[in-house]
Amino acid sequence: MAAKKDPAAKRRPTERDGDISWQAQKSAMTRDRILDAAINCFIELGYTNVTTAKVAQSAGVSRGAMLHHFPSKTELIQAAVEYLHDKLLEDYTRRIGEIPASLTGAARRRAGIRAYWDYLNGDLFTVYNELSFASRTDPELRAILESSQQVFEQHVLECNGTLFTEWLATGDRFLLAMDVSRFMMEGMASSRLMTDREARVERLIDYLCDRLEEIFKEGGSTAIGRHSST
Amino acid sequence: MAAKKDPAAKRRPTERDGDISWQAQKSAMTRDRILDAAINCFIELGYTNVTTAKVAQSAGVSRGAMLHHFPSKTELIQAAVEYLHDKLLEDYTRRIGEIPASLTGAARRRAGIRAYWDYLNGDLFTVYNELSFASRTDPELRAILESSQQVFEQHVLECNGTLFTEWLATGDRFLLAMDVSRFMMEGMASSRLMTDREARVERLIDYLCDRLEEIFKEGGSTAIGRHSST
DNA sequence: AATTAAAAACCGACCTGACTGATTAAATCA
DNA sequence: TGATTTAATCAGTCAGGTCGGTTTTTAATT
Repeated sequence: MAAKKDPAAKRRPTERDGDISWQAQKSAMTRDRILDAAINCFIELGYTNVTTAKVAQSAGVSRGAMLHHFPSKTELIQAAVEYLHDKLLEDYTRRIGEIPASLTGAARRRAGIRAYWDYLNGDLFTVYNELSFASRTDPELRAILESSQQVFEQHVLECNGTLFTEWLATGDRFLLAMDVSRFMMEGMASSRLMTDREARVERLIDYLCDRLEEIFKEGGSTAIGRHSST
Repeated sequence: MAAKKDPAAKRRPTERDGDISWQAQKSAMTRDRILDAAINCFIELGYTNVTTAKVAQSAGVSRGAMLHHFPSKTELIQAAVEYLHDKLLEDYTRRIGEIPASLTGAARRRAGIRAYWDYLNGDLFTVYNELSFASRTDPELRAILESSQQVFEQHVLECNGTLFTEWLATGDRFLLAMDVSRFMMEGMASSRLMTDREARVERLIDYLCDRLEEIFKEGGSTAIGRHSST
């Protein structure tokens, strides 16, 4: 649970490691250790149950040491949320990037859907979702999230655009497909305590994939033309 | 904000009001006042920011009085969640019930989707959603919600069944349609801070309604048969 | 019907425990 | 040595829960 003292993280780096002083490196390391610990606490305890003491303990530093790096809890949370945001982007990009290039067409799209589903069920997204809910009654948190929200949405759009170039060209349909996929899967991911979850999810993913293929099949279904604003 | 003392709620009833003693009535009234106040606090402050003092103040009761009715915060929360559960059921049933009988066929189904959308955007569901998230790291809350979850799902199923009898007969397709609608709309409802929300929602609801009609059009699309397990 | 005692509902001061933020001393590195 | 990082401790705040006492309702008794 609490990685008390990770010796590897505390090893002494070379005297002159690229013009950065040993102190600065050490400082940056403990800073990252604290932020990692904060994310971990978010996962294990939930956002509202996180205290500065628990984060410090989990990071293996004293509260005083932490207060040196983050003078107040608010600043710690802010830094942790930005850190989480970066990790989320990286997580999503990595999952998409791991789709083998050999997959093409419908199989590739399906793999993308599956990757997104796995991403949604990961700890990082769970925490992010929790933060989103908490932000409803927490103006400070809301301000942080709103800015990162747009950056993230934009990044996902670009990420998907480079992956599915054949879809990007369809413009409006591309956005519809993204929205349908996103909300349906996010809805499923949020409902963690439904009965017979696995079977229903598999079935819905099948259904979703079929709909996506349908959307991009030009003139496929009579009902689709209506939803293209062009 | 805080309905300090609602005189109407404190009026003295007739001496013998249906074999229930005045004391019991008074007790039940303040109990309900407290529970209403608790729900209100959930809405205004968020689950995690609710304190017993705030609930008592909002209900216009002293802390001591509240402790008399609910000896601990846990018991208060339990009662409030059950109370919320009842109100949710009533809210949903009412919204569906308000659909004019003159509407039939696709128009009726569309009205049902719209009613569900309004329901999802109401305060009550927002609070329920928040509780669901909080329950991830709160075993007590989780236990309460898990039991009410099943009751609720079952009730919605029956409610929709009586409304859309022509769908119920289709068995498996009915469940698919319910899941697709539910998760897609819940996903949309959860994403409160997306850009250009209204337009995207309208479009997705249009799309969803078309898909539902398609699902129940026997042999409509080639892709649907796969998802019927019969 | 009036009196009175018991019970229920209600009130608010107090206690405990946890969390945050500040201050001081010690240890470590330049 | 001087400066920076870490450790330990303290005070202030606020939460939930306890407890003695007060008022209101009920029931028993005369």
